[in-house]
Amino acid sequence: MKPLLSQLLASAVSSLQTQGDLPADIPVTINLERARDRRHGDFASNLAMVLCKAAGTKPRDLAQKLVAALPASDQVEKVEIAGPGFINFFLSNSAWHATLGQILQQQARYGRSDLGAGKPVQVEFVSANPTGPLHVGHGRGAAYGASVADLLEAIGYQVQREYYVNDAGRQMDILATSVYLRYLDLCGETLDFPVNGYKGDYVWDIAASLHRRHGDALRVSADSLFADVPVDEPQGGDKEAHIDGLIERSRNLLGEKHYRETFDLGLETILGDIRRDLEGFGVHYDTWFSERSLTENGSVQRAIERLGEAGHTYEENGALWFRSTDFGDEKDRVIVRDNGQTTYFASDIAYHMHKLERGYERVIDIWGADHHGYVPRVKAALRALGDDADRLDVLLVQFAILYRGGERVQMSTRSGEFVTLRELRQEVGNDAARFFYVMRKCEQHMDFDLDLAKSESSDNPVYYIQYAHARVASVFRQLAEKGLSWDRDNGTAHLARLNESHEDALLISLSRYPEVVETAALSHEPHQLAHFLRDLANEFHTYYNAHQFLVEDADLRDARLNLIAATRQVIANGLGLLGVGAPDRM
RNA sequence: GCCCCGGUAGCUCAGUCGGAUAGAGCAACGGCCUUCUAAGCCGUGGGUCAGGGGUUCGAAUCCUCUCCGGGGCGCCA
Repeated sequence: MKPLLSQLLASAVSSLQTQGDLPADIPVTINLERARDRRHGDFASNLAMVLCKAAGTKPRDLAQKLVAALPASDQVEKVEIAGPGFINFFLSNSAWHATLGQILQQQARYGRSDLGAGKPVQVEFVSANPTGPLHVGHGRGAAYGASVADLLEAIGYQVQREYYVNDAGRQMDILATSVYLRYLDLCGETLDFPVNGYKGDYVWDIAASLHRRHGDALRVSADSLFADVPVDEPQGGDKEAHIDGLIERSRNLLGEKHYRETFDLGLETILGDIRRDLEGFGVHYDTWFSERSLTENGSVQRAIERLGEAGHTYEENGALWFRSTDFGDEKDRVIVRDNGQTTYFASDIAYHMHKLERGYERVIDIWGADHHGYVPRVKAALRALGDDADRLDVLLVQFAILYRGGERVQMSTRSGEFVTLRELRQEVGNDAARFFYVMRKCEQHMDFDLDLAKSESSDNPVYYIQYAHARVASVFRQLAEKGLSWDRDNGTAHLARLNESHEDALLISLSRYPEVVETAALSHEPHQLAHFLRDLANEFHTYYNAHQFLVEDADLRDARLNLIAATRQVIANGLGLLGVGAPDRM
């Protein structure tokens, strides 16, 4: 109904322009919003206050003229001018009743639109290094990214969900080496595990797989492996130099073939685990994009060459630098190290170049807030390549800080002391986890109280909303048990019987749903939908307590059943976009 | 030092493009099950929107400064 009112106002503006009451050449954007207070009608526009300067009249006088020029509509009962010059619209009952019909007819499609016109958009999210299981910090990015993607799809974009797999680079070498060290341990070697190695149990599991496959065939003596390697931190050395030395020795002693096998075994095992974890969380991807493929297919080299040809690189101290300061970055960045290796940043330039080449209207990256310093340099690279950096949106998700027993839980993948996403899902359930994660806007720090989420599930708003859904289902079960049935058309014919204030409130909320989906999608803020659903559930519970649905009067009963059936539909649709189930029983 | 995010009720947070009297949940207190699920509902109390200045018809919202909290600033990934 909002589009209709906008049209009416636009039409009024153009009549005034024709009459000469408004300059013809001014830009007019129709500003229309839901009135917060029912006494101000259903919708309010500040148009007269915005245009009064251009018109050279007082806001209220202009409002009068606008109202006089409004075309008639059977959806509008009356229009008032109030306060400093607001134009308030009061909608007719038939407007609300039409909404109800729409919901019952469109069902799962209600709230969806074709605003995005099928334009391709990519959402890349989570993209955690496959060096260990996903932890609860990744969970927020997963839940948020999945909902942003689903919302964009709901308003008509063609969405591609992508996970960027960091299957190259030093962290993966550290993983491979950690696996090999655990393997040697299983063979009976005695060794000091490096401070910087990955210590989680899953590393033992991968090492065991390797051992099952090869027995002791890949065994070397710990002494030969550690010989000439710089000492580790506890011995007064540098932990980075120590692990780098171990990587080098492992690679040499295993040989390229078996080193690669160990590396890939770790990668595939962990990535497989991550995939299953995300699937189980209701988070689905269209593509798993390999970082290594960018090197193998020459994209990294091509990106470096393109930057060079455009004159944006230079050599210094044996390294190749990208002059990112020319594009707004705070300092220049190395893209090829003095040892000839390309940096992670070089891969990222190639990756984003490649993304834009794939033709997306918009590319959305969802990163942890700790990567915020990375945004200017990636955008700088795109600009240097001659691409439109504005096609890239980077959304930064602040950390979820975990609390257990009132104490902050420290997380570190390498120490192996962390709460995995899987543990969280098992403890609080997918629904609560998905909902909890998107309840706050992404740039808000989040306190995730594990004890609360685990023990006091009734404190979690997701149950409140699901309960409303289940209650409607229960009413329909009771209806059947009483031998009655719902005549939807009869309900539609008697919607005028819905004249309780609770019914008005519910109708208004239901009609807001498409607007909520649209703004939540465009602003990438699923929490708006979460809050809307909570409010809607509240209105339903209030109604439920105040009035009986299964009344003797069949006309009234059917009308009320239309209303609550529509409520159930909207709750199910909204929860669906958040990846939360809508149970019929609780 | 520079950059990003935040500061709204005792706690956790909403507050749409600047809009009319700043809202929820939890916690506290008082009520409501013979009736469609009490995982619910109703009511009461609770505010210097961190602070100063500015922009304008109008500011929690925009600009600026200060204070406080979290995070980030590698030839790491």
